Amino acid sequence: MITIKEIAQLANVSVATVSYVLNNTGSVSEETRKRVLEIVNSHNYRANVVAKSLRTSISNTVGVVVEDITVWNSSEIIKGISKYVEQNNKHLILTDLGLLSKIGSNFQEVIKYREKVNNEIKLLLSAQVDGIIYIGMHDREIDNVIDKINKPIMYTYCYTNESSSNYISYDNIDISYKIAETFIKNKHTRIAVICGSYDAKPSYKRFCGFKKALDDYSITLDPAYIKTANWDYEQGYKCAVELLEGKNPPTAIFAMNDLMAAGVLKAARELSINIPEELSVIGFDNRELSMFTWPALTTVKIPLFEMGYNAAQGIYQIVNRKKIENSKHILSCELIERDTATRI
Amino acid sequence: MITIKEIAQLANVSVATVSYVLNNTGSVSEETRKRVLEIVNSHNYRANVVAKSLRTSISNTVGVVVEDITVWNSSEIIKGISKYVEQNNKHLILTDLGLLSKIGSNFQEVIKYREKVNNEIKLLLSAQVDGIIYIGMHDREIDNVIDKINKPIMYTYCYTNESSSNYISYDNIDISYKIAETFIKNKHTRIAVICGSYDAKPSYKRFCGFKKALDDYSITLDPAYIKTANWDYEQGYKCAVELLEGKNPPTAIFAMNDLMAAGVLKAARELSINIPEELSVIGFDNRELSMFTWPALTTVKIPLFEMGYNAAQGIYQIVNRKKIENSKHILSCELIERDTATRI
DNA sequence: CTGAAAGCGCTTACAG
DNA sequence: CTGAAAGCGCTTACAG
Repeated sequence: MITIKEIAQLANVSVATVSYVLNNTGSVSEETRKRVLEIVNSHNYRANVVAKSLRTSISNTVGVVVEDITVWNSSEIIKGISKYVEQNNKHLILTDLGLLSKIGSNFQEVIKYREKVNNEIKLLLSAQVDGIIYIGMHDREIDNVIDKINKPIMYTYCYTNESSSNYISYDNIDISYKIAETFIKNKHTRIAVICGSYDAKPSYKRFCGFKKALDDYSITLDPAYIKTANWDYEQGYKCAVELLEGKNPPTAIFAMNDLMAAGVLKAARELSINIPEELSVIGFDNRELSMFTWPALTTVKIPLFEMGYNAAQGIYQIVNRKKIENSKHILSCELIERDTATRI
Repeated sequence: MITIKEIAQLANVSVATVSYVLNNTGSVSEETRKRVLEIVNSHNYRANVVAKSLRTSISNTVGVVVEDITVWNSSEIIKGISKYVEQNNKHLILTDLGLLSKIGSNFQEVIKYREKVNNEIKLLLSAQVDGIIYIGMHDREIDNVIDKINKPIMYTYCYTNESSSNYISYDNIDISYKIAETFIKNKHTRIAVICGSYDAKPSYKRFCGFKKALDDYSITLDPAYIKTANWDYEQGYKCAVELLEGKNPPTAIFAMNDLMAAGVLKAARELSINIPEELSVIGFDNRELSMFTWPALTTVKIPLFEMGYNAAQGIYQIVNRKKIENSKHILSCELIERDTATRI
């Protein structure tokens, strides 16, 4: 790798001058600028970003801490960060906490890994990152996990209640309202819901949005139509069987994620209930599998890419002082209509 | 962030001495070592890796270039790299080429992005990475895409024929042999295959392994039982319909990926053919969707994690000169038996 | 056993 | 418009 010093010698100027033309700073005569640029290009010179970063103490790299990269939502969020980073000539340094195999879906247990998490963040900090993006594997609070640091930190697919913190989240309430509304507009009145874990915030929020629509349209929600499952396929299946074998089975089910929705489809298949003619089903997440269920699942797309992109953008807004106040953004979801829900 | 200089002052020694105890190099009296370490710990000191990297010209970070991070195989490979990196106190800097939206599955078109690819690699090089891991989105040759560089580069989920190159791949042939053998041992004789793109190496290799088993067991392969599709769901479906509506339909189908296998399941469902009683199906890839098809798909697990781990390990074997010769490794796949293939 | 000093490749006041 | 020099935070011969 050729250095700035060598370029300077070849161009018969000082390293300062080379630096000036490279960074478009200082004033350099057109003539020497041209000469330097020629040498730079012909030798394919690239500044050593390590040296640059040491000198300027801005590294142009963002540190990404992902709770588990194999969880379905992570890739698309990282893609969003990547896009921003690429467009703005930054770098991305990634740390995978690998929490899935450690705590499964007992999300509150992250606290057990507090030390590890903070250690990884310190490692990132020692690499002089400009800021940190923390990607949760489940949308929930993670207050008091990460120690205060003097670089901006942006949470996504999780959030904190700490007033000084920044996050990019998505809107559970509006879209859940819309799901119920979609059922209602298609003349359904016996509408059931299979919730995720009772203590999960997304569960709570989705229920609130859903319920609000029923209220607004004066449809009563029979308590027997409310099931609480645990986000997984088997439980979705079990709840659906209970629902569908009841004496007044629903004609529409909102399953709060695609896995449980797939369980509902399985139950319907076994009970010979036709979808969507006899039963409408809407899931949540738009995971890959939702395209390959039978019938293809109507579901909700979470703006993962945008969340990642905005998170990276937020970091640099703070770094560049373009924005003093904290960033707390909530992005909208989109209903993906496929074949499991009737349409007007 | 506290620096080595401040630690030195606090401990009343020179920075050299602090450096010696930090790196366990040089000889330091037990007494001063203890004193230094105490200060280091109480102040939570961490070496600035940027400065360290500039000085030693070894950055302890590996550059990962992934053709597209949202492609199903990427995450697990990155997880493998991550694991190695974490265990060995290295960093991982990631670049997503985002090729999926640019070239779809016209893989040969990577060549159009030659400049972009090399540019990203130069960017990584300017960040002083110790080596580069290139993750393909499809297992194929990518000769002549990446310019020669003076750092080790390791290909995975793709490979090159350049003699000087290193790659970690997986074994298509053995596992395909095993698939055919599984069918045969379960008394199938009318065995069909739905191949991927004709010009894809994995297609070719999987076919070879498959055919070898039929030959070894003296089962003739009716040319009508060989279908060529294009890796996708719709084509898998179409080929299966042709196969199953033919006058001598197969009782077993090897679909060369899970998407096409899902298409086969769809065809069977529509034609009221029971699986696995009347038709056995085996896919390939063990993608998430394979757990949620109906019935759950018997398929092949590719050792993605291990590929990533070995790739990272390979980089540092080369860096540390523990290994002079080139690394070309081929890892084994595993048959995941679920519910679409009969068992003895 | 310990420290002064050079140097990694840059940037940036400052002087001319 | 141009350059000499200091300095970012480390490591590492070298001298004592």
